[in-house]
Amino acid sequence: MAAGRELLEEGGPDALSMRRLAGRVGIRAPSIYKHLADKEALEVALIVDGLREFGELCEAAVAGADDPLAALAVAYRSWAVAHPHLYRLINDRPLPRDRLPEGLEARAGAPLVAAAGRDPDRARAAWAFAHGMVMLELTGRFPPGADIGAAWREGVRALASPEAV
Amino acid sequence: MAAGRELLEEGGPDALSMRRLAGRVGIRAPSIYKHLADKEALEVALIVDGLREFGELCEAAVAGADDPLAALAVAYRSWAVAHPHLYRLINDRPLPRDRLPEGLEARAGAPLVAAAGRDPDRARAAWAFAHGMVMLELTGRFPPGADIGAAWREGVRALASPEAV
DNA sequence: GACAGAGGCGAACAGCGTTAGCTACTCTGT
DNA sequence: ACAGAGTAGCTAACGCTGTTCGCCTCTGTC
Repeated sequence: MAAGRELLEEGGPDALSMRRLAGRVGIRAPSIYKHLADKEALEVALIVDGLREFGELCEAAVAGADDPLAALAVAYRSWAVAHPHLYRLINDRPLPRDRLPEGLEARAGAPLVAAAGRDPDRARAAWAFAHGMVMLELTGRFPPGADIGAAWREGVRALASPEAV
Repeated sequence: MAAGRELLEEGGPDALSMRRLAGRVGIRAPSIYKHLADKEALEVALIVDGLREFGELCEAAVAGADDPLAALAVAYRSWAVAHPHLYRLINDRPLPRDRLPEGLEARAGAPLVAAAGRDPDRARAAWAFAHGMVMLELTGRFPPGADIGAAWREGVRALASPEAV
């Protein structure tokens, strides 16, 4: 639902209300329920859309990169800071896995596993680092003078697969 | 406010409502505003309380540890998984810094800087890793078979300060 | 005894997700 | 061509949320 994504990206999670969505598409609130089961269904639709887009960008970044992990890190952060509200919607709650298409999450994570040298623990550590960096940046944790790029380079270098060093 | 913390820790963020808090302390909702300016003031009080407690535990963990970074990692995760809703309340939004006591955040971060060998970029990378690991765990991102401890060890080892290796 | 302040109260407002029940249009089957 | 089904809109309403208003009552002070 393009209108829902607009609401979310323009006004944050508080702006993503069923009534606002209805108003945006020119109908009244209850009529929304003829198209969407409930608000969770709206969020799932946005999550699916965002996760697919995000996964494709990560795949493209890793494919044919000299340093896959560094390229993935840049792509990861770029998308997250460009779509902060959607990134947080995707990551805020435990995913309603039964309402999510099978394999979507695995596909979004595949580039990371590939870039991390196929060690799942290392891949999870790298994912946690990237997610943490993004969340700390999005929630304004880094002080004004902090060199966010340097912290990224530090983490990517430390977590690079041994055979890449 | 102990009652507020109980509400949050027992029932999550949805349970933390002004009306519920009022009911918990035996008064009606509007009377709450004779004691609290608004809901943000309640959240700030919980954040301050939680951040102080969290900071003290981290300080204690680092003090006199053989491997400060590893000890800090254990203490960090332990507190977060023991108080998931409070941890998320502290970290979810940009902090209303003007409503927070001066220096509280800096004090909570001091153990990390100490453990990370005084390199601020490395400290931020380590913080991001720890925060990311906790958030991924709390939001159920790791599949059932994942070895969370191994991922922690991987990250802590990779991000340990060079002089500690 | 008058007065101020603190701390309770009910009523109310706007906004939220959601449901029930009604209506109107459009498509399909005979 | 007409009946029936399904689609998609509507209003009204419920219970919940944070919050404000005005009122009342108690308590301490001069």
